Amino acid sequence: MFYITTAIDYANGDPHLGHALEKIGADAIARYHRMRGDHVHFLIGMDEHGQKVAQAAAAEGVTPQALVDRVAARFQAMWERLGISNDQFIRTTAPEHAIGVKALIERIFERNPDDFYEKTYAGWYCVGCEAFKTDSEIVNGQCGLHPTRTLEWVEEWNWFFRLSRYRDFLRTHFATHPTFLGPESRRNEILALLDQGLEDVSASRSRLGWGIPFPRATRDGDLQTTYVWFDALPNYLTATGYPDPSYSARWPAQLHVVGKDITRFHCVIWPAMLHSAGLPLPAAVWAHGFVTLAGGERFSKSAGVHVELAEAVERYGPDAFRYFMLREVPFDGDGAFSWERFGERYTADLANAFGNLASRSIAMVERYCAGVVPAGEPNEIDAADAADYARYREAMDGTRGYLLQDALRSVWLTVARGNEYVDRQAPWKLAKDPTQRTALERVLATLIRQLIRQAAHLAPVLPERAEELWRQLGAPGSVHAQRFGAPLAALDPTGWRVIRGDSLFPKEREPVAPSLP
RNA sequence: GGCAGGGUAGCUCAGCUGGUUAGAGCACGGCACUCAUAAUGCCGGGGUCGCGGGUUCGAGUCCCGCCCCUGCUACCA
Repeated sequence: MFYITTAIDYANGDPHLGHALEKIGADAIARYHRMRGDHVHFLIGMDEHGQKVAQAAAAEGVTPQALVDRVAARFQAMWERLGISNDQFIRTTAPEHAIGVKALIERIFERNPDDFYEKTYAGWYCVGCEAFKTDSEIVNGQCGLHPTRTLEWVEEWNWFFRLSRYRDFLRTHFATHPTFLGPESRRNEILALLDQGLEDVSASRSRLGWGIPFPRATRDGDLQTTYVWFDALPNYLTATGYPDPSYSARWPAQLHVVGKDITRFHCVIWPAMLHSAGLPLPAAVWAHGFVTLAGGERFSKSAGVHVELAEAVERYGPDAFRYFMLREVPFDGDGAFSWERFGERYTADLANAFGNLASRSIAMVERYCAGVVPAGEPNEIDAADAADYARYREAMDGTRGYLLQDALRSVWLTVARGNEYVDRQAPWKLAKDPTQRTALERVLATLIRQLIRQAAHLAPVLPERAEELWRQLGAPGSVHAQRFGAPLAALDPTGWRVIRGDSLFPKEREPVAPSLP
């Protein structure tokens, strides 16, 4: 079981490039594992509680539930358009989630009763935001969002979780599980944090209305609302059906794909919660970077900055967008989005290099072999490609980190090899000489074998276009049903009937006027 | 402020434990070819390797100082 998750998105706006990057990256990993033969369960979803949602709903004059229903529908529509292959979509407002959260908290109360205790939480409270503010949110002693209001020093009686107790456990876990968190830079940051020591965190809030009731009243009889850590993070667990015993069939998760800004929550608070409850920890957390703009403005989950995601997706289609995001934004760091770059990548990589290689190869099989793929034995081209695919594999399976951009780079090395091979062999010349018939067939068979592998290895990133190429190659079944390794290596296209179709990545269409640099 | 990581061709970056004329892709220029989405292949122009010292026969690659950028430095999801 390969259980992979993305962070759940906060329901206070429309999906943007940052949301999309994370889903696309995780989707590629999930699809890759399916094609390895793993039993994959891919979870994404929404975080729908909290003050900001409640306020946004109030501002619109709708109920919070109505608001999040609408937002969730928009997100789901976008993920569908992008070909995200999630098996499940969890929403924290779902009744089953509340049941799971309550069960998790109760389990901690039972196993480690000392881990929950009551204490006063104190901080600067902004009446306008109806929320506590951190130092970074306070500008000149005022709330950045409500500069005219005065911040009040407010204290409230809350449930706390004894996170501090888990420092040594976490340090040991990081030491004994070197691949628990990647990339390396994020791991080092968390190790530094653990060296500093940990403070306990709030588990409930009294002034928060929109959320899951904390299962136990405080000593003065106050039934509070579960604070974010114990509401949002457990979604990965509650999605398995927890506390139904069947949850153990899926838990623990193999991989949490999250943004670098929430690494700490996933690598410190979440593991501590699980350990306190006596539940196994996820195998790994991968913290990806952000999509930036030329000006350096960044997209994070709730930064509120928007590029027209829909426009970017429709410019060259969902698959091209998926490719651009994963190729241009290194999955272990930040990368910039620009229309110019997008255009260059589309033309150079997708249309000219890959699309055209497919086009010219299929056209020659049709022209010189009546559309039937001739026989041919694997040769030095296959061997060279195999070395590139070995690197592809390492990038996709996380062996040295989920460097998806390197996986794509590797595939494109095989594409370049194919184009070079065609020019060197010049099949159009061989075709003019009947005595060169065997050589011609060998060349064309080699090209088709290359395309088979390219289609398969690109299927996780270009699910729809790879399938279309598969169809044009006259290959049986679906490209997504292929299995990496021996089965793919043994696949012989001899006798397939190619079906020349439209260009995989057409260039003629005139781009819409860009709205961004 | 502290800790960490960076500043290499127009752009994005590779350059391992110091060693012949500093590399790749894209972009740009020329040539070749015609199967192909005027695509592809080949060749080429282009870099004070952030700045200043130092060690060394020799430094992008080590040491010191400085400048600049980014991340982290916990209760916003």
